This record gives sequence, structure tokens and C-alpha cells, in this order.
Amino acid sequence: MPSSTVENYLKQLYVAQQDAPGELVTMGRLATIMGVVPGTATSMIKALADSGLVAYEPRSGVRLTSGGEQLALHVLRRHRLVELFLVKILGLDWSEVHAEAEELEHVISDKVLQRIDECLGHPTVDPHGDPIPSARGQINRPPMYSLADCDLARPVRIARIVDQEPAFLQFVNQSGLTPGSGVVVEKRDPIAQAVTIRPQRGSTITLGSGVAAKILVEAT
Amino acid sequence: MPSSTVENYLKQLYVAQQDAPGELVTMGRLATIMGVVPGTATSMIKALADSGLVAYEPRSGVRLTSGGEQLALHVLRRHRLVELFLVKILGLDWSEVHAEAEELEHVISDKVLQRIDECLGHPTVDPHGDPIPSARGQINRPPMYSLADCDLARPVRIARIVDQEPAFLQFVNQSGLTPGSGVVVEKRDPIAQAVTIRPQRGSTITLGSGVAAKILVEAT
DNA sequence: ATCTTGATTTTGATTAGTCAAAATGTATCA
DNA sequence: TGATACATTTTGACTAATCAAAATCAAGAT
Repeated sequence: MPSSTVENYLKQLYVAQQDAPGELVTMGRLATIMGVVPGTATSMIKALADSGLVAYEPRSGVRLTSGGEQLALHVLRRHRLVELFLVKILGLDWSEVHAEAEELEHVISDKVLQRIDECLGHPTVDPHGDPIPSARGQINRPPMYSLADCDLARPVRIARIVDQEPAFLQFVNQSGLTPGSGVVVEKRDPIAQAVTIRPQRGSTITLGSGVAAKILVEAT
Repeated sequence: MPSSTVENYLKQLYVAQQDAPGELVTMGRLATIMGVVPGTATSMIKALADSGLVAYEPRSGVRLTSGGEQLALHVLRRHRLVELFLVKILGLDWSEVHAEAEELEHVISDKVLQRIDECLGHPTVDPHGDPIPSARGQINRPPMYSLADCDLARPVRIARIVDQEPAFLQFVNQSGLTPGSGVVVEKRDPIAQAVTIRPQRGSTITLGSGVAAKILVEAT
């Protein structure tokens, strides 16, 4: 059984790899993500490499092996199913479940996970719209546009929020931009780095383009 | 935040103290319960004593302080609410939830615990009949007789099973002796150390007195 | 009063995960 | 081609929790 620490390194490596597909994750980046000093990341990665979970290339970076990826996906599955469970069954708030799941993901047994999955009807996305890997580690990641790059004037549906900060999620909530809700991008001003949108319900809002890029949409 | 290890020591000290009220728990006993060598128990207890969670008397034993007891009760509350939750909401089997709760009890936040508690309607006993401490650390422990010492021929109700072994609990299940079910003790043979009982539904069974002592009952 | 026995405590080592700070590489810029 | 800047790795130290084995203590038996 991998420790919680190992599970966290693998999980974070997985999501870091998604951001820059094909590239190695540098030690500096990994250390920042994990909140440790770079030397700690180096020694941890060497241990993970010895267990065959990552491929480590000294002085250039690290990448998950397929074994490491399977484990990472399993952790991610637990995390996301737990999040949805906390929202749907226990009625916790959208914005706070990430932190809770961060702990629970390491102690949920396969049996409990299976019950949770059944109880939720084998869902495919969590409350933030993040895809839930299948029990066999399959994950489907349909290409998506964000409010920063989708078509103008065409109605779209919010599909995913790529930020787990409670404060940010609360803002998203109050602006009527939760996954599932409809919205139209009215205009973009590249100089002002601003995106003006009209939610289906709620008044017109202008977002900075950094924020707009964290809100993914799909065609209605 | 106390570590899982600390929480486990406190929890086990609490239950060990219940078995022999007023007495100190010896290092040997504690070591056996925790599955560590005696020296480990000694050094752990010294650390707990430094944090004010236990009162340690070298070479004679240890007892929880009131602070340590509050913490232990909090852990026990989480453990037992989680057990009931797993049975009632997720439909897990009676006999297997102890092991699951053993892990979950250390990572359930106050907020989640509160939702679980509400969701179950503020229950007072877990699936094995063990009392659930209140949020303020109150616990009511009504005096109880067991099948080994209650009145003969008087109908009683099974209230609590004092053993968490899955195999034992499955036996209890199959014998129709789950908490809530009715039973009559027909006779006891002190020489054979045997107790013969007739469950309300199910056929007459004879138990060894050690086993009978682990099944607590209350008047119907 | 001394011996023996068995529990308890102490000592020294180990593992996982971490940090601080020194040492080393690498890449870029002049 | 250096020199410099910055990332990376190494080294040494620390904490929590543990074990093995030696040392110590307390009590009862002789």
C-alpha cells in the first residue's frame, strides 16, 4: 500500500502532466505544487523511481510510468467520487468539498468506493466538472474551450471549473456560472484582457482573461 | 492536531479503562492492545504525558486525564457514527464496518461528522450496540447484564455485542442474535461452562460462557 | 536477607518524510 | 570562451513511531 504522501505525489504529477502534455515535470515545479523544498522533491522522486512508479531523468525532470499513472488515476477517482458524494448525499457545499476529499481519498477502501459509485449512479464528472476515471483507470477528456477562447455570441454550457479555491468557487457560484448553467460570451477586449459574458440567469459580468480561462464550456 | 497514532492510543486507553474502572492500565496490557513491543508503549506514553493527555505513573501504569478522555470520546464518536453510516446509508455489512471505521475515524472533519449525525437522526448506539458519545463528549453507559449472568427464563433483548471480529459477528448474525432481537436464557451449566439460549426466531443454541459474556442484553 | 522471575524502562538503530544549506550542473549572455 | 545566474542535487540533521535487546526494578519465594 502506498502511503498518503506517495499517493499525493503521483496525483499531483498526473495533473501537472495534463497541463503540459508530453513534457517532463521539473523538480522545481513539483516542489512548488507539493509545498516542499526542491531537495525533498528530488529525494522523493528517486524513491518513486526505485519503485517503478515514475521515470526520472536527473536534472531534467520526471514523468509517470504507466504503473504510476494507474495509481494516480485511482487516487483521482477516489477524490472525485468522494467530492460528489459529499455534495449529493451529505449536502456539503460545492466550494468546500475539495479540502475534505483531500484527506478522505487516502482511506476509502475499494468496497466503500464501489458503494459510493453505485449510490451516485456511476457518475462521470465531479461537482466541479472534473472527469471521474473509471474503476479500470479510463478517463475521457473531451477537448474543451474556455470562456477565454470559445466562439462569441454562441450559447454554451459551463462544463468545468479548473480551480479548487473555495473563495473562487463561491464567486463562480454567486455569478451563476456553476457547471450546467448556460452562458453567452458577448465580447472580448484583448488589450484590457477582459471577457464580457451574459449568464442565462444573472446579470452581465466582465471577467479578467485569466479567470475566463479557468471556466471551461461545451456547445449547447 | 493529534496524529492518528495518538488518537489510537487514547481510544484504546479509554476502552481498556472501561474494562477495569479505576485501575491504571499497565504498559504490558497497552502494548498488547496496540500490537507494539512494551518499550514502544512506554515511550509513547511518556510523550502523551508531556502533552497532558495522560497521567503516567512509572512502573505501575497510566490513566487518561480529562483532556485525554475528551479526545478519546471524540474519536469514539467519529468511529461509531461512521460505522452506523456505513451500514445504514451505504449498505455495508455489519461485520465489516469496524475495520473501515478504524481508518475513517481519523480524517472525518467536524463538518462532515455533523452531517452524518443529522443524516442518521442523532443516533445513540452504533450497529454493535456500542453507545455513541455526544458532540460534547457525554456518553451514557447503562448497566447491562450479559447472557452469562442475566436472569434465567426471562425474555430479554440483545443490546450490544462486545467483540468486533468479523467472524464472530457473522456467527452472531446467523444465530439470530443481532442487537434488537429477543432471546431467553434457558439454562446454565457452570461445570460445562455452557449457556443454552432460545432466540425469538431461530433454534435453541448452546454457547460457551466466554461467548455468552460478550453478548449484552436489556430487559424487554 | 538474598535470589529469581517477570514486567518495565532504557538505549541504540531504523524508516519515512522533511528542511537548511552547501555543492554541483547547465545554460545563457557578453 | 568565460562568467554568471539559477535550477538541481547532495549532505547532514531532525521528528515520529517503531523494534531488538540490554539494563533495571519490584515482589514473592527461599
